[in-house]
Amino acid sequence: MPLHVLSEGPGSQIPTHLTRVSISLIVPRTDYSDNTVKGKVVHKGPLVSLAEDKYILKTVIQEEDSQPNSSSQNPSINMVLLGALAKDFSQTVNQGDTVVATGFTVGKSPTAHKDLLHPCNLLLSGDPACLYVSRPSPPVDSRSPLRVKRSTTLSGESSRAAKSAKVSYVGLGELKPGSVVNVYGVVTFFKQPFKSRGTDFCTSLKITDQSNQRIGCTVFREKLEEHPKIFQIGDIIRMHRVKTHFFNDSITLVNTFGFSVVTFDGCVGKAMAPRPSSRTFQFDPEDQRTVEELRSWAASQSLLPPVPTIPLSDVTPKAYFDLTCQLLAKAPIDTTCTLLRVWDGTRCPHSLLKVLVEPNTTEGPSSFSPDREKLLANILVYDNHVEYARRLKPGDFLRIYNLRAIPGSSKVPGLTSSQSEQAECLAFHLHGGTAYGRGIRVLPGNSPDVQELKRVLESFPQVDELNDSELLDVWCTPPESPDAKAIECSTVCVSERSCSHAVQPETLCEVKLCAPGRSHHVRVQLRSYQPLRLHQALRLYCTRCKTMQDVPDDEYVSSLFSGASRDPSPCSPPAWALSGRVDVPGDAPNRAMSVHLSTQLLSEGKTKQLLFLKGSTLEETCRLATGFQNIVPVMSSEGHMTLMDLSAPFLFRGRKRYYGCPRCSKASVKEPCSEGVELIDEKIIAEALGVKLLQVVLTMKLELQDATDTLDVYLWRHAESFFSVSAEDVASNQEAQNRIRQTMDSLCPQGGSTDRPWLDLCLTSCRAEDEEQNQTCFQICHSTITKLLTARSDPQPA
DNA sequence: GCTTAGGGTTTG
Repeated sequence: MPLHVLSEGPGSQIPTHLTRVSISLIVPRTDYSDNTVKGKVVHKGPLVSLAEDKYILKTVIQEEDSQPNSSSQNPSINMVLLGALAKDFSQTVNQGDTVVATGFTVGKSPTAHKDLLHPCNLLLSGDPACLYVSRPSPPVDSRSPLRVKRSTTLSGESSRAAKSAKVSYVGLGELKPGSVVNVYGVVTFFKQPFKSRGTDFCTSLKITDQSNQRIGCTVFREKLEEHPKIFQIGDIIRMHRVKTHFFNDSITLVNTFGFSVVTFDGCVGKAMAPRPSSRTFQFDPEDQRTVEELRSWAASQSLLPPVPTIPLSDVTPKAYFDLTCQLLAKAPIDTTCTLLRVWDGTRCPHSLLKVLVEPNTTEGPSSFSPDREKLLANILVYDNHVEYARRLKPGDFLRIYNLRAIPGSSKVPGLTSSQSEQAECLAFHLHGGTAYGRGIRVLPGNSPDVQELKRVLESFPQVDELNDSELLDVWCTPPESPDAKAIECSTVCVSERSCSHAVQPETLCEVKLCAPGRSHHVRVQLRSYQPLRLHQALRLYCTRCKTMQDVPDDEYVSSLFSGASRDPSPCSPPAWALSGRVDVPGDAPNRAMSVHLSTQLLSEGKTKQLLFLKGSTLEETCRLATGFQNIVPVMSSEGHMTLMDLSAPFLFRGRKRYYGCPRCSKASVKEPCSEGVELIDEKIIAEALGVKLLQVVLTMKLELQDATDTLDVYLWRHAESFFSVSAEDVASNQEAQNRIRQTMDSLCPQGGSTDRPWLDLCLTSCRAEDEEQNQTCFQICHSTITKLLTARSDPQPA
């Protein structure tokens, strides 16, 4: 799945046997394996991660030099890249670059009615897919960091290619021991990579050429993807930098430093479609000629197996065969055996073994319709293949090599006796070991064999396979990235950023992939939020100990006050206080409130500025708070006057209530120093009382969404500027509460309306300290709601 | 770090 950055403009490294097809001429269900499409990247979508190592990226390319009379506008087409190619494209290609695509398939564009682009899209996936990229005008000496990085990690092959040295190949009949050579050959035997006793995987193969020498080769590579992609005997392989050894009276080849390998289909007339195992490789017309020569020579030698693989319908008992199929489900049987449930769209004429598995151990559907069940084959894979089977996913297209159809009742692990007595049924076994090339390979989704298989499978109704185009349809439904012109739904943006960073907008998917500690700009919609009850969004925060606590509800506070008001125990007021007693009319007998005033304030004529109040209920306190600027509720404790428990407000100022931090306060009733102070506020009182004042903060958790992902973010430190309202006002003022309520209703309409406005937000990320390991926490900052959309327009009188 | 494997007459 390579991506090539061309150094000398397009054309220099693109295989010459391919012919270019105009974008306007692309039609569905046609084989374009011998064609290229060329266009300028006019839109580059975000890299979307569907699963680990499974990427998808959508881009739009536009033909620049189409026929003048073909259309008034140059044709554009959606191009969908899957897998590693998507990731490479995301990192390497920029808008404005020109790309040549090869090895693509053509599908129906699910977004054609919305984006009004080409009715088809180009799908680039798997091995045949290849992109050649050229920059508008590459600066001579200023290589991008990426280029530099690439060139340092390139294999020997490509660094030589950069120096444009001609690669020479040695015929298999001319090999001398003890040299490093480049060779071409036709594969006559191969094993899929298997784990060696050393550190690497090992591919063992045998090749031949016109010399008729059979040369054994061994490839050691740590990574599976760097192994030769051999699908069947007869494939043509090109290896660079293999070392010749003498072993058992013949020359063998082993990879050495700078090794690279490319394979090709070995059939005359098939598409060239190189299958490289390195990120870059060179392929010129001479290579093409060599492959074609080997193909026709091999055909004359009948080196290709007459029938490469056989369908289930042609399986005969006792035979060993290769099967090309799709995996629908799998289940472990025991530690040495795994069941693969596969189909190839044909029905085996023999009755097939049924295998019972433990419930809930099946990956993929655990049962199928009776009609589908008739087409399924149960394959038992053993020993070393169990490990490989673990990597397989339902939906994968597989080739299973040297599969055995065992007739009769066979003992199968996990079977009940009644099943094992099934007479004359076939069981498919992939025996342990790698002899005879036994193994499993995942075939790339758009390899010709898989394309053929897909055509067969698609003719069946209710296909449960993982369907890329369905996936795309789902993925393409919401609008794409912020810069995409194709935002179809609401385009109203109701917020703006006030930060000073110049970071480019990113998708949520991209944001999630970033390490914490950065700022991000996103354009998103609000999917949901918590808490739905606004009063729960208000919390109390201590700037000293950094703890956050809920605002106690009225019922609780009320119970604290009533408890204290019923306490008849006397207390001696402090010496500085002027105390008085008020009987509460109409209440239970003996209940009285006591009020205490600061003598100093009294002397300054500020009588109404502060009142210490004992024995009042919450309701009475609130009522009195309208007449006094500050009311501090107090109670008796062991004969002394103390503040109430700090879980209750320690101060009432009008409608506002103030709380102290229970951890950081050392509270005691003291006379505030009011000298030179015009107005006594909560800070002066808190300080006098030794109370660490808690800050009312507004916190919400918002679930954001865009076309690529969803993301939970917190609104806290910048919540007040976000809503243009102070948390303190929200805590005490109905109007401020209404404002938030309306804002949230507008961003996230109740009843699940999808027409949600867009928000331009600035996010910062940090590593969460007390959460589970490695969690990143996102916070909205420097962002303000600028307009509200109300569904019901309230007519304003002129 | 420089080994690993070097087909093969086919278990369940």
